[in-house]
Amino acid sequence: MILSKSCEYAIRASVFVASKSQKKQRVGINEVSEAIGSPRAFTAKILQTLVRKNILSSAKGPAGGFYLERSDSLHLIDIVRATDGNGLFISCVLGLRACSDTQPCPMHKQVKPIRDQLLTEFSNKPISDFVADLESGKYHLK
Amino acid sequence: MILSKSCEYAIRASVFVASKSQKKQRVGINEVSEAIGSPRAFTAKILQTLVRKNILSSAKGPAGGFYLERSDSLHLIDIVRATDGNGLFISCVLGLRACSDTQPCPMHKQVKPIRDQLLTEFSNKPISDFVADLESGKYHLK
DNA sequence: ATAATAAAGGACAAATTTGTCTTCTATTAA
DNA sequence: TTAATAGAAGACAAATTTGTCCTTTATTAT
Repeated sequence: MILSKSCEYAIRASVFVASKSQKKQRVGINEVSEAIGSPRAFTAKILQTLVRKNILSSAKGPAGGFYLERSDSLHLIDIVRATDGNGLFISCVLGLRACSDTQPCPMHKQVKPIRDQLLTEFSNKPISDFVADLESGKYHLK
Repeated sequence: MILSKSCEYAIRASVFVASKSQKKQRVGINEVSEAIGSPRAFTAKILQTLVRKNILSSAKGPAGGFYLERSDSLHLIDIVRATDGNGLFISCVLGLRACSDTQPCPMHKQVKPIRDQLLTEFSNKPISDFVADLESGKYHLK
């Protein structure tokens, strides 16, 4: 697994919220967890942190729910960083603290471009792309 | 983190054992954990599983310890597979079970070559390379 | 045979991740 | 202003990963 379970849920939930947001709709946590096939309460926690980190927005009360304001600027990398942090892109494969460009472990040279590529792909992937593919039925969220 | 802590320890321990094995020496668990800066008992468990999976060999009793027989054929990928399994190279980024080449998630096309590249680098990296770099002082195991 | 050595194995414990449940707070509408 | 709705927040629990400790088993040398 490249990403944590929390991060997978976070991405799928955000895509679903983004999709509904395009149609000016807010979605409740029940609808979200049902749509992406994830545990309801756990997903609520994850969305909570996404809201706290300004990835998503939410409103309480009737006609409330989750929605997306920054739908253009939001990219996959934002969600990954918010839930899993930056470790995937920087921490040494062997777990050596000293490892760096100037003091590389024996895998550093080989792994760095791969990680950079992953970072690039994640950075260049807008959530709107996920929404488009979802709505044209190219894949399902669970 | 790309690899689990167990896997990081497994790699570093194997490199240390391989290094000593080249000099026809066996090493005890104390020496190993001291050399790589890992918890002794936990490392013992990890080496146990590596022995069970025929990555390393071991001998009990005085003058016993861990050693490496297949030092030429052993590659990084073998240790990664033995401890973390194959998930890093196959499981969907979004955690979708349906995801595959024929039914790809929106990141599949982008991530696949990256994972394949990682697999290739891991597969083409013999442990003897780690040993060589270690002995020429290019890096340290903790 | 016996003692010493060192890995194997099992039970247990801490930490982290994943997941649940209940109560609190804010918002809306009647 | 009250009732209903829905997210926020906190305490708790299960599962997994990481880590410890103690006993057993195998080997070697005396």
